[in-house]
Amino acid sequence: MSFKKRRVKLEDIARKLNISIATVSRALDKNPRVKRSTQEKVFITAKEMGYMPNQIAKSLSSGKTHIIGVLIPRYDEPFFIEVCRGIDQYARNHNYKILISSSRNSYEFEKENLISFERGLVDGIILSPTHETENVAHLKDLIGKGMPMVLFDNIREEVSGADHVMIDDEKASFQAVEFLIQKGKRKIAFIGGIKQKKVFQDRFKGYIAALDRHNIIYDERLVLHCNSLDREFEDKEILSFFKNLKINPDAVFTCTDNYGLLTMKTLLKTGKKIPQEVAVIGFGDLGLGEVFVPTLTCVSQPSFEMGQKAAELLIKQLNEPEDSIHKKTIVKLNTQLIEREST
Amino acid sequence: MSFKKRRVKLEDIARKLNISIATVSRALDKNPRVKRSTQEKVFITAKEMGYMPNQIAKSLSSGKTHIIGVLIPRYDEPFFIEVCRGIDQYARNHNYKILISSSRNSYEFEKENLISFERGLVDGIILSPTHETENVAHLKDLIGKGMPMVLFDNIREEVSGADHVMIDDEKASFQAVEFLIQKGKRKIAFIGGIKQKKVFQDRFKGYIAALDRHNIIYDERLVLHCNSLDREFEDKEILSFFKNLKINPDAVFTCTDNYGLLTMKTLLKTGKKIPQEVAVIGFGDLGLGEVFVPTLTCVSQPSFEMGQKAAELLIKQLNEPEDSIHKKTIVKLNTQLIEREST
DNA sequence: TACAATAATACAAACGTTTGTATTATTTTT
DNA sequence: AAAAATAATACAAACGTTTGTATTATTGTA
Repeated sequence: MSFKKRRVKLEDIARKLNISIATVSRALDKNPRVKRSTQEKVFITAKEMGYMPNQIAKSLSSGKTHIIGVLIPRYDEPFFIEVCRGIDQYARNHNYKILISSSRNSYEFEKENLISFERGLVDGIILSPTHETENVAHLKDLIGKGMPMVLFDNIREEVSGADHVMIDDEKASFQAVEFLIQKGKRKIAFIGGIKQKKVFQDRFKGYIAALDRHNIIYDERLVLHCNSLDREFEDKEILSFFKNLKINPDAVFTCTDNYGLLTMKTLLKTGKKIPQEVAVIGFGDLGLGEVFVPTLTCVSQPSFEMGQKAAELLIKQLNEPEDSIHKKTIVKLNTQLIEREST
Repeated sequence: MSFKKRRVKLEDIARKLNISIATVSRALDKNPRVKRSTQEKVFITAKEMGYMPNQIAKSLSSGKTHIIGVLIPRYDEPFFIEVCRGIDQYARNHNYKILISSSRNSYEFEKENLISFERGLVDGIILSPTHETENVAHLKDLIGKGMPMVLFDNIREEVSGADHVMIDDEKASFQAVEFLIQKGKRKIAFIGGIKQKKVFQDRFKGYIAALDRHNIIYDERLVLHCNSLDREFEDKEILSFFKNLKINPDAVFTCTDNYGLLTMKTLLKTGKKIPQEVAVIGFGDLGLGEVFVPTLTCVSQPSFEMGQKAAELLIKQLNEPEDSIHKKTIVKLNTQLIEREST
């Protein structure tokens, strides 16, 4: 039943119409070099015969695949999916497809994936480095070979030749913490993520800066840097942090929405009233916060827009003439504090 | 700075070593036809010169891209992402990449995407039909042209020539509802999704069947089929359903975890005790249910495994000799009821 | 040492396009 | 009506591999 039918190719159309392959090719491109009437004949015959251009052959010939490689640290993080949606939307509208790979939080896998991208399947790369990625030599190397690249999210170090899309994590967290302070909170706990991640470092800096600015003494005991890469363990880490906490915080600033929810959950279990006794702020804003009771106030990160912007910058690079000198752009998108019931 | 450097190709290696391209190609393949010492020379030189095989050329020559096309109705549905993760894992381990596209819940976009897949970029397709997809002619057509295909999730109609991966939605929902009945519940509400989706139809059937079996009279007023395709509106639909509900249900069976959470949220707001006054069961089990207070009992759908299985079946098809008759397989994976605090 | 058998390599076509240049057909000009 | 200009098309190389067949080099055998 399923004999793979030989695909119709330009040659078949050419033979049928008794013209050359080149003319068929140009006719389908509506190239004015071919007579109007010939173009029409070709179109009709192509349709009749069910012609489908061979993308691979086109790519080999043109040197362009019209595929954007996207490399994210993990799939099961709504933030990355949202960014991918943004990339996809922009890319689709500009006739590109996206090929997503996950580096599974591993520097080795990141390199491995890049090597596979280097085999010519993608025209350019959008990448969020893993927390393990301390050295960006592999990125610079690839860029040096002429691979267009845009980085987003967890950028530890500027990579010359690549565009960057980010938010001002420090400022966003500063604002969130200051907001709590203005609400009269003084004992503000901080729940961060793995210390190696630049974004978490910056959010921590913002926390410290806000305390500083308002002359609140930093209390180490109120701080937790979650080490878990796995949802399952985050749960336990946060639970045990609050269980062992000797001080009663009157607010908690958390670096992800999920931390925020887990925090609220833990606090509610110990009978705390939110927000009267403890206020909570999360970070991200991907729908999770609205489901919970009480709803979670959080820093809204423009994930979708980050994706769109990244795609825009990459495609701009792809359209630059090859010998032009690429001027690196750094885009910082704005965050927004969304007030909900938890504060 | 970013002059695109000409890539090293087989020809360059061949010239340098004064041997033929064919020999270089075979040497890199470790083909025993080439002398051991030559192989070694080639490997060393290839490495020295920084050779990277051109995937596109390989694909054109071999007719295989080693890319699997994945078409899902939407990205912002954790279920589909989880399936994609499963596909990706299996595919990666078998040296395939995946190219994900979204049909954005539209039959037209589904067809459009398939056409673009037909251009030879993918070796096979894994697809979940949209709710709009009433007619599967486009699928049959593509299969008829020799495109290997595996369907999952929302399969309205068997498509000959494609493998199918699904769960027994009717049975799963039957069991969930029966579980509620056995807990002494009698006024069980049903919150479903868009009626056009096969999975929701089946879950509704299971609900009815369970009521029937236990001689509970079906009450239409207790049933809501959500029509929203957007998260934002689901919220309002469910809220207004319960607001206008004249009867007090003692349990609610919902067709997705999100519906389950929204239901709990709504009920809690009206002062109901969960599970004492109303029990709630969701469907899916993708982490959401565990965050909420109380945690949500739900039908656990093996999403990741569905993806793995789909990939396995597709890759099996890809490895079949082209002229062999493909025997269609239908895989039904098991669901499991996960008891949590909401029942 | 000649001859076959086998090992190692080279040649060339193929995959399905695109595109620069050469050729042929048509129209315009004189 | 012939030459020139232009329009339409054909030819062939290129993109970077793979792979069947032909060729050459190296063994082993008598």
